[in-house]
Amino acid sequence: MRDLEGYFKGLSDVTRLRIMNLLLQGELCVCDIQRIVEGSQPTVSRHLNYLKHSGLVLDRRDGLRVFYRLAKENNADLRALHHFLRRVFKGKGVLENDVKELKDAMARGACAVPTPFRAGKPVPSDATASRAPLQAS
Amino acid sequence: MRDLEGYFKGLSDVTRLRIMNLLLQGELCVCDIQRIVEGSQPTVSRHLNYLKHSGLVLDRRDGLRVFYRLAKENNADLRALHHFLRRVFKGKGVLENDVKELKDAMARGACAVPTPFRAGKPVPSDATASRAPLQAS
DNA sequence: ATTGTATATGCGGATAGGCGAATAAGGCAA
DNA sequence: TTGCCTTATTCGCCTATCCGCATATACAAT
Repeated sequence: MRDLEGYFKGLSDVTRLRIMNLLLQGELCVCDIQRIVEGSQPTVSRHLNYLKHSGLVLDRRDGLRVFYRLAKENNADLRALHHFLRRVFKGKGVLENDVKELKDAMARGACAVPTPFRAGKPVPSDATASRAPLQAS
Repeated sequence: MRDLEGYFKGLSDVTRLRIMNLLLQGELCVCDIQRIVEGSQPTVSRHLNYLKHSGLVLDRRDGLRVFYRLAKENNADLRALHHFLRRVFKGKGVLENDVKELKDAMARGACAVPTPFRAGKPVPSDATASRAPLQAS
């Protein structure tokens, strides 16, 4: 009940909706999210913090990076919510474009980790160029 | 997208969630809603107005009373939302108790109109005692 | 320790939301 | 008209969000 209210507050912002849409694709690091939603770094960080305190996402640190993922573990409401979000996010131009940009970034070597997150380093194949995570090789 | 943000803002309050839960049962007049959520009359009115401007509910006046109902007409997102709400509202003590109180009130002759709202007077069988809509006969 | 990168937090101002108290407005009935 | 009932709106106050800017923290590498 209070949980629900919190979830909805968390979703009451376009930027956070875009972030949730991205996280439905899998775990992502802050820098990749920021690059796609094009907000200032503090703004994105605060939105992520808001989502975290709403109980919608979880985070973990790996070295310099912090990775965010949906908090779906053993919670029926959250699973229903994800199902609903996947449904209503369909056909929303901005959101679908964000996913497209994300896929492009991943293909070019973003620092994100594929869906069922693996424990290792988040850096892709050619790990030497670690300065700008999204630079093409 | 903006619509979605508005829907979620509309749902970001416990009182409004309770109202939405009641309206899932069918069209209701303000006085019945107020009696159940136990807020002040201005507070309930403002929440209803907020829901209306979020695009979540519609209203119509019938004499002294104003009736509110869910705005589901030809909108796929709203239909998905209602489905989701029905799902997550299940098992929430406060909400289920509200519905119980609503059904009791209807049985005692509330001013509400059954689900697919009929056009006639909202007053139940014994229309003479119209002072306090929820008084038992 | 120092430097550099990634992320978080503090502060200030602007805007929005929430509630109580009082008042206004819409509508029926005598 | 007057009076009454139901609902909406205004006002004032307080709290919560949102953002930009600056600064702090966490970590890695040298």
